[in-house]
Amino acid sequence: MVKNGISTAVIKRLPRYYRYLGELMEAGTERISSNELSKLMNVTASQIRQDLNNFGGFGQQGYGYNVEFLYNEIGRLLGVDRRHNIIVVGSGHLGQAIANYANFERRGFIVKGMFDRNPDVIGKEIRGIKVMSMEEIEEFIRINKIEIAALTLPKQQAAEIAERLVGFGIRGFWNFAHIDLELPKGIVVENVHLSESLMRLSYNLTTINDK
Amino acid sequence: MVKNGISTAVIKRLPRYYRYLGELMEAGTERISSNELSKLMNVTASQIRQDLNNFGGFGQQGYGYNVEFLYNEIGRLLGVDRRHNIIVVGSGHLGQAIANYANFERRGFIVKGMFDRNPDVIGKEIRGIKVMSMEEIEEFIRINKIEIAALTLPKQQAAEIAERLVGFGIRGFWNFAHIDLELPKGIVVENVHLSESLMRLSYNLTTINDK
DNA sequence: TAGATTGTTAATCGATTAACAATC
DNA sequence: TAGATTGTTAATCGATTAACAATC
Repeated sequence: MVKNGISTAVIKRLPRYYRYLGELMEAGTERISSNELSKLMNVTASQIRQDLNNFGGFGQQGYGYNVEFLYNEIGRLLGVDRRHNIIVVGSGHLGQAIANYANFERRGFIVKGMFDRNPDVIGKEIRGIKVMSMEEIEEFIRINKIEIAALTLPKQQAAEIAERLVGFGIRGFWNFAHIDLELPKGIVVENVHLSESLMRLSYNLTTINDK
Repeated sequence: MVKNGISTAVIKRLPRYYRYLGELMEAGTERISSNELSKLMNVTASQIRQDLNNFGGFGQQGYGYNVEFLYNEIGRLLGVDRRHNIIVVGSGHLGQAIANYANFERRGFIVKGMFDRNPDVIGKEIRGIKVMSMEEIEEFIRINKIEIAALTLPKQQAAEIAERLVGFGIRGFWNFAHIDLELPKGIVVENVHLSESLMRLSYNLTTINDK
């Protein structure tokens, strides 16, 4: 893999740039300077220019950045110009919420199927997406060219199932289970640990309180 | 406020320490050295000692750290020894998923009420929690001593409603809307931007691909 | 051409790691 | 007391900010 030296700090900021540029585009703004954007986003203009120049010179001296061009370039970097087929593994409330969130589709993230081990939910349909049994998962991944698995299941099951899914060809995990997945090199894991997020909020509330 | 110089990098790691210590405790481990913990968690022992010493000397030379003691101390720092009353504002699928996630309660985060502007969901009950109309929110916050609002509503509404909620006394926001809330100093915002998380996953899949 | 603003190098700041004296 | 391991200072590394020459 290239893993071309781009720091995670930069990558973390990319989606936010993308969001602001999208909004600027909707507002009809044609061009923007790093200075204007910096005021909008509450970061330094220097950081914006440094960040963008990790990927190439997207701007033009004396002019700034073309909003639509930059939006599309960042979109390409983020892979939202491609289609990503997703399965949701664990069809409880959180899994269903994700399947229901149609907005992801606009960015090319398509939930193709859902899975659960609980017979009570198997057969159910969420926004036209069927919940299937875990036995059907291997074939489904192959036939539907699934790339990403959203893991919305109890942490007790997450590790074992993730390993099996790697065997079935899944290369990206959107992990909502409260566990650090240990998977082979080359497998990408993006964690969403809601309980940790809530604790950080609580920490900040607590310390601000101790004014 | 004190905002006592503890860097956000350290605070981000606290919940993870807490999780590992909880697991060690469940496994019956009584004490652990920074070196053992570092292997478990895949960080340096140096970092663990530095992090913990931001808050005081929790260990003992020659012995290491008492697992239960450290667990409780970090828990206290994170505010999970206290009760936090929460309302969920926006009772769509994501809001319902959060209300349904009983695990938060074990950490003292209690969802007391849910709100929505859509008459179709008002009156519904999620795990015994009633969905109320937006008109009832001010009084509810006061009577139930609500501290945190989870914002699980469309971004178009989030900014305006957050501002109103600040007026009603909410000091912490768990923000799931894709927007950067601009709120007065002293108000704590913890963002969960799922679409940004998904894009980072996609970015990493894309670049690893370009091997 | 003059003005604006980038791309990029250099300086600063902060966070991580290493080292070791203190101490249980 | 000897061994282990912390707490903490010092060294290194990386990320952010500042400055400015290049260039549109």
